[in-house]
Amino acid sequence: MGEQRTTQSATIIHTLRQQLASQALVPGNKLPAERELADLFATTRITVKEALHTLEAEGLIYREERRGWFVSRPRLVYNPASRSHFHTLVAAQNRVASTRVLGCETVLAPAELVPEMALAPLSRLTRIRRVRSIDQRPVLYVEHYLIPDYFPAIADQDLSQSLTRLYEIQYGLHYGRSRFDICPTAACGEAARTLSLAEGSPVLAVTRVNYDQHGRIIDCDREIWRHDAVRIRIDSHQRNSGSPGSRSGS
Amino acid sequence: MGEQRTTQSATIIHTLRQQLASQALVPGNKLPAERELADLFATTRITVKEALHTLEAEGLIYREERRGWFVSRPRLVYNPASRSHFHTLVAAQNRVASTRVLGCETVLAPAELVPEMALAPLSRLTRIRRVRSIDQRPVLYVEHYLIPDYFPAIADQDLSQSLTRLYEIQYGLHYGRSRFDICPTAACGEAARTLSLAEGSPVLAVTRVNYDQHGRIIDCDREIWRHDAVRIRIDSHQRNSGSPGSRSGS
DNA sequence: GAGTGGTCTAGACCACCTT
DNA sequence: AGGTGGTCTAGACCACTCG
Repeated sequence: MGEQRTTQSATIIHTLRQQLASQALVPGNKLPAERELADLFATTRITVKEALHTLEAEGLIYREERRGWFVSRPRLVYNPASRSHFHTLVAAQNRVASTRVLGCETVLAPAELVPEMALAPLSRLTRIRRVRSIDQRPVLYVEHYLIPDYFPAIADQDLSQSLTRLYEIQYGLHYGRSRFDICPTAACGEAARTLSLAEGSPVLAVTRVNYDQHGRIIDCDREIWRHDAVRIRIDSHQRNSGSPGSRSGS
Repeated sequence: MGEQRTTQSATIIHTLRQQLASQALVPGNKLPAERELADLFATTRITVKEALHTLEAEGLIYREERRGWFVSRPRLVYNPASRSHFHTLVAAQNRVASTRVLGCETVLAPAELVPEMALAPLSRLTRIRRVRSIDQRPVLYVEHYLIPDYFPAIADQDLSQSLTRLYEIQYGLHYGRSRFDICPTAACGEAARTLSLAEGSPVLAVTRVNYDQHGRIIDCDREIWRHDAVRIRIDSHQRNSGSPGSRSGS
């Protein structure tokens, strides 16, 4: 009696998972229409959607608003602690990166950033908004908030390139330590639209406060990743507070 | 014309968000039943569910299977790179932690872990399964996979305590570096049941491979966190790989 | 204009939890 | 036993995308 009856949506999930595993459904390809799947499995669209949402949560498929469901490509492996350039990182994983600048403007510091960046209240920041794609698919929406004093006339620069490089070459600023924050949340507003996500879809928010070589806070990035497009991997050479034994051989 | 008509579910989301912000709905409390909300907003359960799912994705509310919807408590701030004890960490954030051991057994190494832990194929590992709660609510399901040779008779120990401490006191093993992997995915199987999540709910999977003070791999943790219960925060003192110019002046 | 997903209606029965 | 969410039916109209 503990026997759990198999639900229709579980059947759909199971079948699609097999098709995905067997490569019958190829990454990047579109799935049949919801109505078509409902016919195939002799059920209603709502039940089909239920199953698709589950596979979406797993990251096996993704949705583009009003365009349909697609098979996910492998996740980008990303280490926020290493300051590698996005294009370099993506290329190293045999994918093609592109960056589009959405805007660059001066704004009042968002309230949440005032303590994070140790700002005076009502400070002004330079905000750069960009969207980055892998294999033509937008996967990352980023807002950079820069301390204006350190970056005069940055709006006149080419902002589609690596900002890390721009900071170094144009402004002589090198990243030192950084502090970041990884939080699973939901897409909203411009981030949702840009990533072609429904309002409220799960995303991974990575907020990073960056220091320069002198230990000054120079900027803060707010990254919104499609939840199925990324995997974060960090190799921590344990800073063993106290014991100096980290380099002893086995 | 670009004017977006406000959907009913958007109205529900907006109203509930306000109630949550104003503390009219208190963390830990149960929301009204779906049917009741449907009446309140003069709509159907499906539309109400739609709205609730969005708030769930944001982490503002959560579901317990067949029990109802509840208001989320603040996220635990967690740094996987620092090996602090779970109970200590939780207490430091003014919450109450508890740990329950689900089992300890010898198993064949799961296929995914063979390369991760540099094992010989068909190796055996000691698996410990635990569930950890904050303020009585299960938020974390963990499987620890230990190299058996380093941990003789560990099944006879009290496994509800900090394993870090046990490793040190009983086995003389201290954590050195570790490598971890953070991946937004979906709950399944025992993890879903233990966390009282629906199969397919979004979770944050943190996989960590740990080395000891001699640089040997000693174990691997697979943590499944409720996506709304945690925020990861890492302070990276930048290990400047390669370029020796990191301390040069501007 | 045809097809797609987005949203919604108005119900229904079941499995499980709580009392 | 009564209430809850879990699942499902069989439709409908709308907004948007694409060819």
